[in-house]
Amino acid sequence: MFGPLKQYISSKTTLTEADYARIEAVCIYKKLRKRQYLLQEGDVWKYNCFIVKGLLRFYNLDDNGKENIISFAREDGWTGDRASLLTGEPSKNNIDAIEDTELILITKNNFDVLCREIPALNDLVNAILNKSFITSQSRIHAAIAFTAEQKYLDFIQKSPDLAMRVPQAMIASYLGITPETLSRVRKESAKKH
Amino acid sequence: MFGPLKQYISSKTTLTEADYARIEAVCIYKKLRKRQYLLQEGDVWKYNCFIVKGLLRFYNLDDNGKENIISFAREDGWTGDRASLLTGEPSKNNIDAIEDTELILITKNNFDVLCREIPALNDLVNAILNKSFITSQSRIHAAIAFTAEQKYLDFIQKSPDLAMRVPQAMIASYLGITPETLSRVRKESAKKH
DNA sequence: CGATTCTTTGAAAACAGTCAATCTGTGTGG
DNA sequence: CCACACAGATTGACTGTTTTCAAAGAATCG
Repeated sequence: MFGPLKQYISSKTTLTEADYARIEAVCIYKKLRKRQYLLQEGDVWKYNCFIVKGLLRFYNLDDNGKENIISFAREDGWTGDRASLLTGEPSKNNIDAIEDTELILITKNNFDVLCREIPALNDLVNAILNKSFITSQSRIHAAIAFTAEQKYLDFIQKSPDLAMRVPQAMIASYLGITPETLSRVRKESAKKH
Repeated sequence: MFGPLKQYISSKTTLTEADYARIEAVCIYKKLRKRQYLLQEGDVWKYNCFIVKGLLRFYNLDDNGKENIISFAREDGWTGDRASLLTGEPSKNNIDAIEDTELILITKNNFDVLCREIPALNDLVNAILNKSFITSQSRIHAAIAFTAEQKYLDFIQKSPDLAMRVPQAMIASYLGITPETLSRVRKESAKKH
């Protein structure tokens, strides 16, 4: 089960076998069935989470019960609630599995120790965070500048794989439009090609 | 001129005087007049930028020349184009001064060396990046989940200082609505209180 | 299959955008 | 110091997009 994470890390940096052993020693394996929660509003999030296989969504619920999907995460990606992790406060968000999912959890404490012991791992984590930030800036741009159709076209261009795997209603939520609007937008843009 | 940065750092972590001297040695001071560019589309961004005094906006232009403001940055904050910094590609964004501004630039290369020499500085930078990411997630949430009025109320609640200093048309751009809509929203919400 | 969930469609209403005109405040040059 | 110009903000009428609500049509899963 550690294989995929090892492979992921080795594709980004070079560690010794001893380093890998240290990491493997603190890994917690977990399987989620479709629809199962990884994090529920009110829980405190304490992990770094690597996805071996599957697909998750990170979202919150507003007062009317509407789901607002902030991000998706799939195999070779990471997820978690950084706000709750940082502050130790209960999370205002939810994470659940869109598909059956396998993941590796490492507690914050263990992870911090690893990062101190293995500088290359620390650098890798910072690079990932940096990229996540850049991605989220581009998402902000799309959200404030694009029409419904532009948002959808931008999404399928940037994430064609997700466009295939994620139910439409969830894509709509991610884009900040209603499922009905997304359905109509798809119909229109199909007509054009 | 180094004072404000030193004070900022010392409020977040503890460094030796030698560390501060090392940092000061690579600082580049710069003043911008209102409306002056710090970064223009097409330039490659190579710095970390600390704002001593003033206010800047980070934005891009779409095909119709419409400005989309991704973020503001004020004294004791940081700005720059992380995408261009990471890839070395020309920036697709602009940064300019909303008020007369004083700032400190440190080139990426110098900054990377400092971070390697001063672990506490490296940790500080990661903490800042982490917080920026959390902030941008909350901005995504507002952008996809809120109405024009909710966006405005959320903004004045989270950034009352910016609400005072930033021209309304720029706030509108930041919120992803038109200046006219913002004006009407303000009128309505004034009526309610 | 049958039940449930997801998607599509239609019609009406709400919301935000556009365009043009007016108003306000600020700063500048005569 | 005044008059004027200019940029920013407001207002009104209109248009267009997106949402809402309700219903019907696919698709999926046990």
